[in-house]
Amino acid sequence: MINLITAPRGTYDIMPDRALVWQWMESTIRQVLLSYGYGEIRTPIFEHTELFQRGIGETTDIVEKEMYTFADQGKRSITLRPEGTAPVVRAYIEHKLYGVAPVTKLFYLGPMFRQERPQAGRFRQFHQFGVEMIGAESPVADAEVILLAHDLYHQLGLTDLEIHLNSVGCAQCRQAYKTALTSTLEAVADELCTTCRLRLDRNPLRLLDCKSPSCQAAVSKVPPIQDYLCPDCDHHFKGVLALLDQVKVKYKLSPKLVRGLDYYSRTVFEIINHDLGAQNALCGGGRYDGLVEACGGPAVPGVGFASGIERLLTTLEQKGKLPELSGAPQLFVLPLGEQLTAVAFELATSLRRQGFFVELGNGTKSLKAQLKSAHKSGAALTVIIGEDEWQAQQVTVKIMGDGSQKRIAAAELQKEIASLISPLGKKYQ
RNA sequence: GUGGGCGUAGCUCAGCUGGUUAGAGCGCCAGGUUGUGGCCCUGGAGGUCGAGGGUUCAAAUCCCUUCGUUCACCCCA
Repeated sequence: MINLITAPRGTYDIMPDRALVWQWMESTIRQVLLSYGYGEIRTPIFEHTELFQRGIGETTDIVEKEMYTFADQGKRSITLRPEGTAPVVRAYIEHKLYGVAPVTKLFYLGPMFRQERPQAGRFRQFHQFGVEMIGAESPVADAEVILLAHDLYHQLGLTDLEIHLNSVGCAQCRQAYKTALTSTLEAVADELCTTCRLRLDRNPLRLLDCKSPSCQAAVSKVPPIQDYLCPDCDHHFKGVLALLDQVKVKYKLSPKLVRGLDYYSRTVFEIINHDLGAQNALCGGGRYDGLVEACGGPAVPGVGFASGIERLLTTLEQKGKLPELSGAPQLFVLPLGEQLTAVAFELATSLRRQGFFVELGNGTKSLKAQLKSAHKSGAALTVIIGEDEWQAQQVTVKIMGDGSQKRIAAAELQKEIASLISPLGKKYQ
């Protein structure tokens, strides 16, 4: 074995059994989001690099060190999408959706790419679904988006997750808070960790959720951001909380939750599963009132979230909420001897055209070996075509569950099968 | 990018302080039944012990390097 080529670091193959779970997951998500009035949008997997630089923010970790960026043959700088919001906003502007309706509700689902060191719950190619409600300013929109995430998880059977909430204010009040942070913390700059010292003038808000004890101690001297919210932002945030209270959804206020993307304003939130390991956020999102304008569109507000599908699957698995899914055929057609292979092939084809899921046995193998395959395949019924019965234009139908079987005329087979099972697929000619 | 754990059969793993042809369970294939699966029994195939180098009479075992993987930090879904 020389130079075995494996899937690149941080990527993985979804094998057939697992793909069943993904299909279920994706269709469940789509169904719920459609029922909440969101339309699916499928944007390209790659975009012009500038979109993310402008949209996510030059000083974010994603843009600084995590993007898969390359020059295409026309020397354009291209980046595999690291997140979904910026592309959706780009498409929203490009298709002038702001002129179609005051509020646009979109969702996406697909792979994202970030060049980080993999660990539990983190991959280089991972999958997210997310919703974006663009054009709505009211706290109702924030609450609705949070509720959507909450209800979707609930529908999947996840009822004990924590919602963490905060407001990071608008550009004005955030600036006031940043100034307060910087002036207080500069005095104790030597107590901060090296990255936080850099953050001090680059992105002081990020100091808040640093885990280093000394940084935590320093930060605790600064009053929470709530104290700096302007009246409008304060009112907005309280409005969101009141709506959540009204529908009796529990949340935790996390004054230190700031999130890493530059575009957030006012409401930010995360939904956490503590059993997930270090990367425990199932979804994260918030309001991004300045983003559409920053990307070259009109000054319309927006709110949304992104949810990690791998983490969702892990959580469902942990809590035993994944459904039992089977890719098993319904019927196993078993030719006894090579000379009957063509007959079996014809029968299998005809049954498939009626919508049955059919597996065909290998006629060169013994009955015993083929029955073993049939058993392993999970088929409910096995149709045995052997010399004896075929000479009399008969076949044997065996019910795998209890082992019972009977010989019937080949002409009666369709009727016999129909009396036992119904096709899982569609009939076609 | 930094730090720790782990790389032995398809899978999960044993293999003590270096010592003959490297093992188990499961899985796979075949047989026990000239045409009957699941349970049982018997047999078989399958490993250059991640790779490279070093120490030694002798290395899966000790040392170095490297690659992969995993967990954590940073950050995030």
